[in-house]
Amino acid sequence: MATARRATDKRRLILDAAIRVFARRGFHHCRVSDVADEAGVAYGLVYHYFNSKEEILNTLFLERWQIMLDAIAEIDSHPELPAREKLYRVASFIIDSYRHDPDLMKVIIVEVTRSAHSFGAAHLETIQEAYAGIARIVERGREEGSFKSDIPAEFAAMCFYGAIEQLLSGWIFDLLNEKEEEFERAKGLVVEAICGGLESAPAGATAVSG
Amino acid sequence: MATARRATDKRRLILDAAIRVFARRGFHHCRVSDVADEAGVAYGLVYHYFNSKEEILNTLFLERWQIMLDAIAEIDSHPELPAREKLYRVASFIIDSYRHDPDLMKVIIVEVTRSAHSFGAAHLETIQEAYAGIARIVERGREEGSFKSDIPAEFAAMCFYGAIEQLLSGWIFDLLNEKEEEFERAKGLVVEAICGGLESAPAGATAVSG
DNA sequence: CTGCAGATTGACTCGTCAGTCAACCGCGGC
DNA sequence: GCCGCGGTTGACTGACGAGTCAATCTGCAG
Repeated sequence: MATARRATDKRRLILDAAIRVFARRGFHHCRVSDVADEAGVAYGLVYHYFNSKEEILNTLFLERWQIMLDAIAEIDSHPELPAREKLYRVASFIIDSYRHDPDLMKVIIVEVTRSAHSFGAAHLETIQEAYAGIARIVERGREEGSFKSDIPAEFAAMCFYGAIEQLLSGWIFDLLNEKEEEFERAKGLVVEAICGGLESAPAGATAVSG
Repeated sequence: MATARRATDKRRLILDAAIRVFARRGFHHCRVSDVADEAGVAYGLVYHYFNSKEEILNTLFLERWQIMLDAIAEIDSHPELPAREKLYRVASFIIDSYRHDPDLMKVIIVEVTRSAHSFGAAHLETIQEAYAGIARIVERGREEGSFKSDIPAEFAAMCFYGAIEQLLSGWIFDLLNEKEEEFERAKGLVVEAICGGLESAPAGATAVSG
Protein backbone atom coordinates (compact mmCIF):
# COMPACT_ATOMS: atom_id res chain seq x y z
CA MET A 1 0.00 0.00 0.00
CA ALA A 2 3.01 2.24 0.10
CA THR A 3 2.30 3.09 -3.51
CA ALA A 4 -1.33 3.95 -2.87
CA ARG A 5 -0.29 6.02 0.10
CA ARG A 6 2.14 8.04 -1.90
CA ALA A 7 -0.33 8.56 -4.70
CA THR A 8 -2.83 9.93 -2.21
CA ASP A 9 -0.18 12.18 -0.76
CA LYS A 10 0.57 13.74 -4.13
CA ARG A 11 -3.10 14.40 -4.74
CA ARG A 12 -3.38 16.06 -1.36
CA LEU A 13 -0.17 17.96 -2.01
CA ILE A 14 -1.70 19.41 -5.15
CA LEU A 15 -4.93 20.34 -3.39
CA ASP A 16 -3.06 22.07 -0.58
CA ALA A 17 -0.83 23.90 -3.02
CA ALA A 18 -3.91 25.00 -4.94
CA ILE A 19 -5.40 26.48 -1.77
CA ARG A 20 -2.34 28.62 -1.27
CA VAL A 21 -2.03 29.66 -4.89
CA PHE A 22 -5.74 30.38 -5.39
CA ALA A 23 -5.77 32.39 -2.17
CA ARG A 24 -2.72 34.38 -3.15
CA ARG A 25 -3.44 35.17 -6.80
CA GLY A 26 -7.05 34.18 -7.31
CA PHE A 27 -8.35 31.32 -9.41
CA HIS A 28 -8.46 33.29 -12.64
CA HIS A 29 -5.14 35.01 -12.18
CA CYS A 30 -3.01 31.94 -11.60
CA ARG A 31 -1.79 29.25 -13.94
CA VAL A 32 -2.01 25.54 -13.49
CA SER A 33 1.77 25.61 -13.62
CA ASP A 34 1.76 27.84 -10.52
CA VAL A 35 -0.12 25.13 -8.66
CA ALA A 36 2.25 22.45 -9.92
CA ASP A 37 5.29 24.52 -8.94
CA GLU A 38 3.87 25.29 -5.51
CA ALA A 39 3.26 21.57 -5.00
CA GLY A 40 6.75 20.75 -6.25
CA VAL A 41 5.29 18.48 -8.87
CA ALA A 42 5.39 18.26 -12.64
CA TYR A 43 2.75 20.11 -14.62
CA GLY A 44 1.29 16.96 -16.11
CA LEU A 45 0.71 15.32 -12.75
CA VAL A 46 -2.00 17.81 -11.96
CA TYR A 47 -3.92 16.38 -14.90
CA HIS A 48 -3.26 12.87 -13.71
CA TYR A 49 -5.31 13.55 -10.58
CA PHE A 50 -7.77 16.15 -11.87
CA ASN A 51 -9.54 16.57 -15.16
CA SER A 52 -9.33 20.32 -15.18
CA LYS A 53 -8.30 23.36 -13.21
CA GLU A 54 -11.94 23.85 -12.26
CA GLU A 55 -12.19 20.37 -10.80
CA ILE A 56 -9.53 21.30 -8.26
CA LEU A 57 -11.58 24.21 -7.01
CA ASN A 58 -14.78 22.17 -7.04
CA THR A 59 -13.09 19.50 -4.96
CA LEU A 60 -11.83 22.00 -2.42
CA PHE A 61 -15.20 23.64 -2.12
CA LEU A 62 -17.31 20.50 -1.81
CA GLU A 63 -14.92 18.93 0.69
CA ARG A 64 -15.06 21.89 3.03
CA TRP A 65 -18.66 22.95 2.54
CA GLN A 66 -19.93 19.51 3.45
CA ILE A 67 -18.06 19.72 6.73
CA MET A 68 -19.83 22.98 7.45
CA LEU A 69 -23.24 21.58 6.54
CA ASP A 70 -22.64 18.64 8.87
CA ALA A 71 -21.56 20.99 11.63
CA ILE A 72 -24.70 23.10 11.27
CA ALA A 73 -26.89 20.01 11.34
CA GLU A 74 -25.08 18.71 14.39
CA ILE A 75 -25.50 21.99 16.22
CA ASP A 76 -29.20 22.04 15.42
CA SER A 77 -29.65 18.49 16.69
CA HIS A 78 -29.52 19.53 20.33
CA PRO A 79 -33.10 20.40 21.29
CA GLU A 80 -32.02 21.62 24.68
CA LEU A 81 -29.96 24.49 23.31
CA PRO A 82 -31.58 27.88 22.90
CA ALA A 83 -31.59 29.30 19.38
CA ARG A 84 -29.17 32.05 20.26
CA GLU A 85 -26.66 29.53 21.55
CA LYS A 86 -27.01 27.52 18.36
CA LEU A 87 -26.36 30.59 16.24
CA TYR A 88 -23.38 31.36 18.43
CA ARG A 89 -21.99 27.93 17.70
CA VAL A 90 -22.57 28.33 13.98
CA ALA A 91 -20.77 31.67 14.02
CA SER A 92 -18.00 30.06 16.06
CA PHE A 93 -17.62 27.23 13.62
CA ILE A 94 -17.37 29.50 10.61
CA ILE A 95 -15.04 31.99 12.24
CA ASP A 96 -12.86 29.19 13.58
CA SER A 97 -12.76 27.70 10.09
CA TYR A 98 -11.29 30.94 8.90
CA ARG A 99 -8.93 31.16 11.83
CA HIS A 100 -7.72 27.63 11.29
CA ASP A 101 -7.30 27.82 7.52
CA PRO A 102 -7.74 31.35 6.23
CA ASP A 103 -6.51 30.52 2.75
CA LEU A 104 -9.10 27.82 2.22
CA MET A 105 -11.94 29.96 3.48
CA LYS A 106 -10.76 32.85 1.39
CA VAL A 107 -10.80 30.70 -1.72
CA ILE A 108 -14.24 29.30 -0.95
CA ILE A 109 -15.78 32.67 -0.26
CA VAL A 110 -14.09 34.71 -2.93
CA GLU A 111 -14.10 32.17 -5.74
CA VAL A 112 -17.25 30.20 -5.08
CA THR A 113 -19.71 31.66 -2.63
CA ARG A 114 -19.40 35.20 -3.92
CA SER A 115 -18.87 34.38 -7.53
CA ALA A 116 -22.20 34.47 -9.32
CA HIS A 117 -20.62 33.32 -12.55
CA SER A 118 -19.22 29.87 -13.10
CA PHE A 119 -18.67 28.47 -9.61
CA GLY A 120 -21.32 30.25 -7.63
CA ALA A 121 -23.93 29.22 -10.13
CA ALA A 122 -22.68 25.65 -10.33
CA HIS A 123 -22.86 25.10 -6.58
CA LEU A 124 -25.94 27.18 -5.95
CA GLU A 125 -27.92 24.37 -4.40
CA THR A 126 -25.12 23.27 -2.13
CA ILE A 127 -24.62 26.82 -0.96
CA GLN A 128 -28.33 27.21 -0.29
CA GLU A 129 -28.28 24.20 2.00
CA ALA A 130 -26.27 26.24 4.47
CA TYR A 131 -28.87 29.02 4.46
CA ALA A 132 -31.55 26.38 4.91
CA GLY A 133 -29.70 24.86 7.85
CA ILE A 134 -29.46 28.21 9.57
CA ALA A 135 -33.08 28.95 8.72
CA ARG A 136 -34.06 25.74 10.48
CA ILE A 137 -32.36 26.95 13.63
CA VAL A 138 -34.17 30.26 13.42
CA GLU A 139 -37.44 28.46 12.77
CA ARG A 140 -37.06 26.46 15.98
CA GLY A 141 -36.30 29.68 17.79
CA ARG A 142 -39.56 31.06 16.52
CA GLU A 143 -41.44 27.95 17.56
CA GLU A 144 -40.04 28.02 21.06
CA GLY A 145 -40.89 31.70 21.27
CA SER A 146 -37.44 33.13 21.75
CA PHE A 147 -37.40 34.62 18.24
CA LYS A 148 -39.86 37.06 16.76
CA SER A 149 -42.39 35.60 14.39
CA ASP A 150 -42.63 38.59 12.08
CA ILE A 151 -39.24 38.03 10.47
CA PRO A 152 -39.29 35.00 8.16
CA ALA A 153 -36.71 32.38 9.11
CA GLU A 154 -35.16 32.27 5.62
CA PHE A 155 -34.81 36.02 5.65
CA ALA A 156 -33.22 36.03 9.08
CA ALA A 157 -30.85 33.29 7.99
CA MET A 158 -29.64 35.35 5.05
CA CYS A 159 -29.04 38.37 7.26
CA PHE A 160 -27.12 36.28 9.74
CA TYR A 161 -25.04 34.51 7.15
CA GLY A 162 -24.49 37.78 5.26
CA ALA A 163 -23.20 39.48 8.36
CA ILE A 164 -20.75 36.68 9.04
CA GLU A 165 -19.54 36.52 5.49
CA GLN A 166 -19.01 40.26 5.56
CA LEU A 167 -16.84 39.84 8.63
CA LEU A 168 -14.81 37.16 6.92
CA SER A 169 -14.48 39.50 3.96
CA GLY A 170 -13.23 42.13 6.33
CA TRP A 171 -10.48 39.80 7.44
CA ILE A 172 -9.79 38.66 3.90
CA PHE A 173 -9.50 42.23 2.66
CA ASP A 174 -7.45 43.20 5.69
CA LEU A 175 -10.02 45.67 6.93
CA LEU A 176 -10.30 43.93 10.25
CA ASN A 177 -7.69 43.00 12.76
CA GLU A 178 -6.74 39.33 12.70
CA LYS A 179 -5.71 39.07 16.33
CA GLU A 180 -6.86 36.02 18.24
CA GLU A 181 -9.02 38.01 20.64
CA GLU A 182 -10.73 39.72 17.74
CA PHE A 183 -12.04 36.42 16.43
CA GLU A 184 -13.49 35.53 19.81
CA ARG A 185 -14.92 38.97 20.26
CA ALA A 186 -16.49 38.93 16.81
CA LYS A 187 -18.34 35.71 17.57
CA GLY A 188 -20.14 37.28 20.50
CA LEU A 189 -20.69 40.60 18.78
CA VAL A 190 -22.20 39.24 15.61
CA VAL A 191 -24.65 37.11 17.55
CA GLU A 192 -25.51 40.02 19.81
CA ALA A 193 -25.99 42.32 16.82
CA ILE A 194 -28.28 39.94 14.96
CA CYS A 195 -30.16 38.33 17.85
CA GLY A 196 -30.25 41.22 20.28
CA GLY A 197 -30.29 43.96 17.64
CA LEU A 198 -28.44 47.23 17.57
CA GLU A 199 -31.04 49.18 19.45
CA SER A 200 -30.89 49.54 23.16
CA ALA A 201 -34.04 48.07 24.66
CA PRO A 202 -36.02 50.94 26.18
CA ALA A 203 -37.65 48.79 28.88
CA GLY A 204 -34.41 47.06 29.79
CA ALA A 205 -35.13 43.82 27.99
CA THR A 206 -31.83 43.00 26.36
CA ALA A 207 -31.04 39.35 26.93
CA VAL A 208 -27.44 38.37 27.37
CA SER A 209 -26.32 34.84 26.73
CA GLY A 210 -23.10 33.08 27.48
CA MET B 1 -21.44 70.40 -30.55
CA ALA B 2 -23.16 67.84 -32.70
CA THR B 3 -19.90 65.97 -33.00
CA ALA B 4 -19.15 66.10 -29.31
CA ARG B 5 -22.69 65.05 -28.52
CA ARG B 6 -22.47 62.01 -30.71
CA ALA B 7 -19.08 61.06 -29.32
CA THR B 8 -20.50 61.16 -25.82
CA ASP B 9 -23.43 59.09 -26.94
CA LYS B 10 -21.18 56.36 -28.27
CA ARG B 11 -19.19 56.30 -25.08
CA ARG B 12 -22.36 55.96 -23.04
CA LEU B 13 -23.62 53.34 -25.48
CA ILE B 14 -20.51 51.29 -24.81
CA LEU B 15 -20.82 51.67 -21.05
CA ASP B 16 -24.46 50.62 -21.09
CA ALA B 17 -23.71 47.67 -23.32
CA ALA B 18 -20.91 46.66 -20.98
CA ILE B 19 -23.32 46.66 -18.03
CA ARG B 20 -25.56 44.21 -19.82
CA VAL B 21 -22.77 41.98 -21.07
CA PHE B 22 -20.84 41.94 -17.78
CA ALA B 23 -24.05 41.14 -15.91
CA ARG B 24 -24.99 38.35 -18.29
CA ARG B 25 -21.65 36.59 -18.70
CA GLY B 26 -19.40 38.07 -16.08
CA PHE B 27 -16.39 40.31 -16.66
CA HIS B 28 -13.94 37.45 -17.09
CA HIS B 29 -16.19 35.34 -19.26
CA CYS B 30 -16.97 37.89 -21.91
CA ARG B 31 -14.90 39.34 -24.70
CA VAL B 32 -14.41 42.97 -25.56
CA SER B 33 -15.99 42.07 -28.88
CA ASP B 34 -19.15 41.04 -26.99
CA VAL B 35 -19.37 44.53 -25.58
CA ALA B 36 -18.75 46.09 -29.00
CA ASP B 37 -21.39 43.87 -30.61
CA GLU B 38 -23.90 44.60 -27.87
CA ALA B 39 -23.30 48.32 -28.38
CA GLY B 40 -23.59 47.94 -32.13
CA VAL B 41 -20.17 49.46 -32.57
CA ALA B 42 -16.88 48.38 -34.09
CA TYR B 43 -14.36 46.56 -31.94
CA GLY B 44 -11.75 49.29 -32.20
CA LEU B 45 -14.08 52.03 -31.03
CA VAL B 46 -14.10 50.57 -27.56
CA TYR B 47 -10.39 51.32 -27.41
CA HIS B 48 -10.96 54.80 -28.71
CA TYR B 49 -12.94 55.64 -25.57
CA PHE B 50 -11.28 53.35 -23.04
CA ASN B 51 -7.71 52.24 -22.56
CA SER B 52 -8.60 48.74 -21.50
CA LYS B 53 -11.42 46.38 -20.68
CA GLU B 54 -10.73 47.00 -17.01
CA GLU B 55 -11.15 50.73 -17.41
CA ILE B 56 -14.73 50.17 -18.50
CA LEU B 57 -15.53 48.32 -15.30
CA ASN B 58 -13.67 50.86 -13.18
CA THR B 59 -15.66 53.65 -14.78
CA LEU B 60 -18.97 51.90 -14.13
CA PHE B 61 -18.07 51.21 -10.54
CA LEU B 62 -16.75 54.63 -9.62
CA GLU B 63 -19.66 56.38 -11.30
CA ARG B 64 -22.24 54.47 -9.33
CA TRP B 65 -20.45 54.07 -6.03
CA GLN B 66 -19.97 57.82 -5.72
CA ILE B 67 -23.71 58.28 -6.08
CA MET B 68 -24.22 55.89 -3.20
CA LEU B 69 -21.62 57.59 -1.02
CA ASP B 70 -23.32 60.93 -1.64
CA ALA B 71 -26.69 59.42 -0.80
CA ILE B 72 -25.42 58.02 2.50
CA ALA B 73 -23.86 61.35 3.43
CA GLU B 74 -27.06 63.16 2.53
CA ILE B 75 -29.13 60.81 4.66
CA ASP B 76 -26.82 61.27 7.60
CA SER B 77 -26.99 65.04 7.31
CA HIS B 78 -30.44 65.23 8.88
CA PRO B 79 -29.89 65.49 12.63
CA GLU B 80 -33.59 65.25 13.33
CA LEU B 81 -33.88 61.73 11.95
CA PRO B 82 -33.50 58.79 14.33
CA ALA B 83 -30.73 56.34 13.51
CA ARG B 84 -33.14 53.58 12.59
CA GLU B 85 -34.85 55.82 10.07
CA LYS B 86 -31.49 56.72 8.55
CA LEU B 87 -30.57 53.07 8.20
CA TYR B 88 -33.95 52.44 6.66
CA ARG B 89 -33.23 55.09 4.07
CA VAL B 90 -29.81 53.64 3.33
CA ALA B 91 -31.34 50.20 2.86
CA SER B 92 -34.00 51.77 0.68
CA PHE B 93 -31.47 53.51 -1.47
CA ILE B 94 -29.42 50.38 -2.06
CA ILE B 95 -32.40 48.15 -2.69
CA ASP B 96 -33.95 50.71 -5.00
CA SER B 97 -30.66 50.93 -6.86
CA TYR B 98 -30.93 47.24 -7.52
CA ARG B 99 -34.59 47.50 -8.43
CA HIS B 100 -33.90 50.34 -10.83
CA ASP B 101 -30.86 48.84 -12.52
CA PRO B 102 -30.27 45.25 -11.46
CA ASP B 103 -27.62 44.65 -14.09
CA LEU B 104 -25.43 47.50 -12.91
CA MET B 105 -25.73 46.53 -9.26
CA LYS B 106 -25.02 42.93 -10.12
CA VAL B 107 -21.85 43.91 -11.91
CA ILE B 108 -20.71 46.17 -9.11
CA ILE B 109 -21.31 43.61 -6.41
CA VAL B 110 -20.16 40.49 -8.18
CA GLU B 111 -17.19 41.92 -10.05
CA VAL B 112 -15.94 44.61 -7.68
CA THR B 113 -17.31 44.57 -4.17
CA ARG B 114 -17.06 40.83 -3.75
CA SER B 115 -13.98 40.30 -5.81
CA ALA B 116 -10.95 40.30 -3.55
CA HIS B 117 -8.59 39.98 -6.49
CA SER B 118 -7.99 42.73 -9.03
CA PHE B 119 -11.00 45.01 -8.68
CA GLY B 120 -11.94 44.54 -5.07
CA ALA B 121 -8.38 45.25 -4.04
CA ALA B 122 -8.03 48.20 -6.37
CA HIS B 123 -11.10 49.97 -5.01
CA LEU B 124 -10.73 48.90 -1.42
CA GLU B 125 -10.60 52.42 -0.05
CA THR B 126 -13.59 53.59 -2.03
CA ILE B 127 -15.58 50.60 -0.86
CA GLN B 128 -14.58 51.22 2.74
CA GLU B 129 -15.98 54.72 2.57
CA ALA B 130 -19.43 53.23 2.40
CA TYR B 131 -18.87 51.21 5.56
CA ALA B 132 -17.52 54.33 7.19
CA GLY B 133 -20.58 56.31 6.18
CA ILE B 134 -22.89 53.72 7.69
CA ALA B 135 -20.69 53.52 10.77
CA ARG B 136 -21.10 57.26 11.22
CA ILE B 137 -24.86 56.82 11.30
CA VAL B 138 -24.57 54.06 13.88
CA GLU B 139 -22.19 56.18 15.91
CA ARG B 140 -24.75 58.99 16.09
CA GLY B 141 -27.33 56.46 17.15
CA ARG B 142 -25.05 55.43 19.98
CA GLU B 143 -24.49 59.03 20.99
CA GLU B 144 -28.18 59.83 21.07
CA GLY B 145 -28.73 56.66 23.09
CA SER B 146 -30.99 54.78 20.71
CA PHE B 147 -28.25 52.25 19.88
CA LYS B 148 -26.35 50.04 22.26
CA SER B 149 -22.88 51.14 23.11
CA ASP B 150 -21.38 47.69 23.47
CA ILE B 151 -21.36 46.98 19.73
CA PRO B 152 -18.70 49.05 17.94
CA ALA B 153 -20.14 51.22 15.20
CA GLU B 154 -17.78 49.88 12.54
CA PHE B 155 -18.72 46.35 13.46
CA ALA B 156 -22.42 47.13 13.33
CA ALA B 157 -21.95 48.82 9.96
CA MET B 158 -20.35 45.72 8.51
CA CYS B 159 -23.17 43.52 9.77
CA PHE B 160 -25.76 45.87 8.33
CA TYR B 161 -24.05 46.22 4.99
CA GLY B 162 -23.33 42.49 4.87
CA ALA B 163 -26.97 41.65 5.45
CA ILE B 164 -28.07 43.96 2.65
CA GLU B 165 -25.47 42.70 0.24
CA GLN B 166 -26.53 39.16 1.03
CA LEU B 167 -30.09 40.09 0.12
CA LEU B 168 -28.95 41.59 -3.15
CA SER B 169 -27.00 38.41 -3.77
CA GLY B 170 -30.19 36.48 -3.13
CA TRP B 171 -31.88 38.43 -5.87
CA ILE B 172 -28.87 38.20 -8.14
CA PHE B 173 -28.65 34.43 -7.68
CA ASP B 174 -32.40 34.09 -8.06
CA LEU B 175 -32.84 32.74 -4.55
CA LEU B 176 -35.26 35.51 -3.66
CA ASN B 177 -38.41 36.63 -5.32
CA GLU B 178 -38.01 39.80 -7.37
CA LYS B 179 -41.58 41.01 -7.02
CA GLU B 180 -42.09 44.68 -6.30
CA GLU B 181 -43.67 44.05 -2.89
CA GLU B 182 -40.71 41.90 -1.91
CA PHE B 183 -38.30 44.78 -2.32
CA GLU B 184 -40.43 47.01 -0.12
CA ARG B 185 -40.90 44.27 2.43
CA ALA B 186 -37.20 43.52 2.51
CA LYS B 187 -36.35 47.12 3.37
CA GLY B 188 -38.44 46.99 6.51
CA LEU B 189 -37.38 43.48 7.45
CA VAL B 190 -33.67 44.01 7.16
CA VAL B 191 -33.82 47.12 9.32
CA GLU B 192 -36.02 45.35 11.85
CA ALA B 193 -33.68 42.35 11.91
CA ILE B 194 -30.55 44.42 12.46
CA CYS B 195 -31.91 47.21 14.64
CA GLY B 196 -34.58 45.34 16.53
CA GLY B 197 -32.85 41.98 16.51
CA LEU B 198 -34.28 38.53 15.92
CA GLU B 199 -35.16 37.88 19.52
CA SER B 200 -38.54 38.70 20.89
CA ALA B 201 -38.14 40.97 23.90
CA PRO B 202 -39.46 39.10 26.89
CA ALA B 203 -40.12 40.98 30.08
CA GLY B 204 -37.33 41.02 32.61
CA ALA B 205 -33.93 40.23 31.27
CA THR B 206 -30.64 41.74 32.25
CA ALA B 207 -29.97 45.03 30.63
CA VAL B 208 -26.46 45.68 29.47
CA SER B 209 -25.42 49.17 30.18
CA GLY B 210 -22.34 50.78 28.87
C1' DC C 1 -14.59 72.20 -53.43
C1' DT C 2 -10.68 70.94 -50.55
C1' DG C 3 -8.45 69.55 -46.62
C1' DC C 4 -8.08 68.62 -41.81
C1' DA C 5 -9.42 66.35 -37.37
C1' DG C 6 -11.65 63.45 -35.02
C1' DA C 7 -14.67 59.31 -35.25
C1' DT C 8 -15.04 54.70 -36.80
C1' DT C 9 -13.71 50.34 -38.77
C1' DG C 10 -12.11 45.39 -38.32
C1' DA C 11 -8.25 42.42 -39.73
C1' DC C 12 -4.20 41.28 -37.59
C1' DT C 13 -0.57 40.45 -33.98
C1' DC C 14 1.14 38.43 -30.12
C1' DG C 15 1.30 36.55 -25.64
C1' DT C 16 -0.82 33.44 -22.70
C1' DC C 17 -2.36 29.26 -20.80
C1' DA C 18 -5.39 24.97 -20.41
C1' DG C 19 -5.02 20.68 -21.63
C1' DT C 20 -2.43 16.62 -24.35
C1' DC C 21 0.78 13.10 -24.97
C1' DA C 22 4.72 10.29 -25.67
C1' DA C 23 8.48 9.11 -23.15
C1' DC C 24 10.55 7.96 -18.75
C1' DC C 25 11.08 6.22 -14.04
C1' DG C 26 10.94 2.94 -10.10
C1' DC C 27 9.08 -0.64 -7.66
C1' DG C 28 7.01 -5.22 -6.97
C1' DG C 29 6.43 -9.67 -8.84
C1' DC C 30 8.28 -13.57 -11.09
C1' DG D 1 17.64 -9.84 -14.08
C1' DC D 2 13.64 -8.72 -16.61
C1' DC D 3 8.73 -7.24 -17.24
C1' DG D 4 4.90 -4.44 -16.61
C1' DC D 5 2.26 -0.94 -14.79
C1' DG D 6 1.03 2.88 -12.21
C1' DG D 7 3.14 7.29 -11.21
C1' DT D 8 5.64 11.09 -13.12
C1' DT D 9 7.70 14.24 -16.42
C1' DG D 10 7.64 18.62 -19.25
C1' DA D 11 7.74 20.08 -24.11
C1' DC D 12 4.24 21.01 -27.20
C1' DT D 13 -0.26 22.46 -29.42
C1' DG D 14 -4.24 24.86 -30.28
C1' DA D 15 -7.52 28.11 -29.01
C1' DC D 16 -8.57 32.22 -27.53
C1' DG D 17 -8.92 37.05 -26.76
C1' DA D 18 -6.81 41.71 -25.42
C1' DG D 19 -4.99 45.31 -27.55
C1' DT D 20 -2.90 47.62 -32.12
C1' DC D 21 -2.99 50.13 -36.23
C1' DA D 22 -3.46 51.64 -40.82
C1' DA D 23 -7.16 52.59 -43.62
C1' DT D 24 -11.69 54.76 -44.23
C1' DC D 25 -15.38 57.77 -43.29
C1' DT D 26 -17.85 62.10 -41.95
C1' DG D 27 -18.72 66.58 -41.12
C1' DC D 28 -17.23 71.06 -40.89
C1' DA D 29 -14.31 75.26 -41.87
C1' DG D 30 -12.08 78.08 -45.02
